[in-house]
Amino acid sequence: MAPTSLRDTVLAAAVDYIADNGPDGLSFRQVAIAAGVSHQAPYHHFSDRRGIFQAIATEGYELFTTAMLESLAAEPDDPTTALLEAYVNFALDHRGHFRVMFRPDLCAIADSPELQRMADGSFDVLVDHVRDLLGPKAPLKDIRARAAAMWSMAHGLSTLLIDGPLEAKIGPVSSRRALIRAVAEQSGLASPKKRR
Amino acid sequence: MAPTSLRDTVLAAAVDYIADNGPDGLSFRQVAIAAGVSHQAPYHHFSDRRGIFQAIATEGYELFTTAMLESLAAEPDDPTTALLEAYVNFALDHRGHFRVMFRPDLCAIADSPELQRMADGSFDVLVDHVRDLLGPKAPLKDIRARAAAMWSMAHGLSTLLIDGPLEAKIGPVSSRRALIRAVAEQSGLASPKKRR
DNA sequence: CCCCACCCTTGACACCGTCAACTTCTGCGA
DNA sequence: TCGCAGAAGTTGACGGTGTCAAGGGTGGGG
Repeated sequence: MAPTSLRDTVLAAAVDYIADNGPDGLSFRQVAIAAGVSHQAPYHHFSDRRGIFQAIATEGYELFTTAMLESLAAEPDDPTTALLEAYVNFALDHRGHFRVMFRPDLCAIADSPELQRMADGSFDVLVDHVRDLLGPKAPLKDIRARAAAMWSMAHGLSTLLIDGPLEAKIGPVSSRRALIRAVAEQSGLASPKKRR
Repeated sequence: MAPTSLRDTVLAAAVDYIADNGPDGLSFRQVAIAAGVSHQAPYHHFSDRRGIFQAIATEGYELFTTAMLESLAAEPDDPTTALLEAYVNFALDHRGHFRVMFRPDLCAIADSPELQRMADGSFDVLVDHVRDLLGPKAPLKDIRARAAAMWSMAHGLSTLLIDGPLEAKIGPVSSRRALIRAVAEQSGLASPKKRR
């Protein structure tokens, strides 16, 4: 109905497929005929298979950055937990994008300057927050370690939830929000402001 | 030289390939002819492509469990950090196995009882440690959250290091050991015994 | 009217996973 | 010793996939 270009149609179909089935089975041809065009039509919009993944990742990082920024604005009391929650929520609600964004073999971030810029932007949100939290004169070493810790926690929780093993072992997660908050509490990452 | 069976040859070749190039480009036929046999020979040892991945994952979980247990025995003073380090070290030193173990779409853990059992065994090492750490009468909720936090941290750090983005953003990691310890310190996960 | 740029189609090629049938080897009971 | 069953490996074929090459049709500017 909407005057979506073939490019947008293909992209949306690919994201949907990846969210359900993972990126690996994605078939260029299948997506094309699903969009009602010949198997070669998408090649006019993407250089090759990798081009589709790069486009998805670029779109993903854009959504990702705004989601994190919004979470910081919405919950200034405990920004660390807010960021953590935004990260996991994005991963679970945009699996199609997330699954591609962190697969360098698929999207070859270094090959696309635009994609590289988008990815850097997302990461800067995290580092800026850590710098803010530890104060301007904190040693760089601590900032890097803290950023790595937060990123690892958020990324690990996201991937373990998406791929399933965490819920399989630890039992069904009734409330995503409660789990994230409990994890932030059990690790020492929750921001001190809110500590009781 | 060694009297390795075709099965072992194929498995080793596949693990090597995956460590370098990721699991997705792995070609059944290529591995076969690299082993000097016809493209159909491996089918006598693995039901299909997924069978190879299941075998790799099973082997991986076995190595993984013993690595974690050994780390606990070697460093009883700070078992949490020891476990974290063992996790990350295993991931980086056995990328071929690690990349497959946490890809349910590849190895379909639920379809292989043996694999399922191995995976459960690995996870039990973690949960037993947390139960030990928090004491026998800690609420189940806390145990679950703590285990999820530790697992997420270790898994996130591992995947971010393997896939590259962490080092790309945070600078080259001179000492893996130092990074892991700094991260454990910055989060609150390091065991209290060693806290100064 | 012609021409060209753009979007798309058709056709071909090599490679892949897998099914099926064939050959070769090996061990073992009669 | 013979015979044979089963495992191990080979060859051939089929449909599906990514990608290269060439062709078609269409609309707008000279």
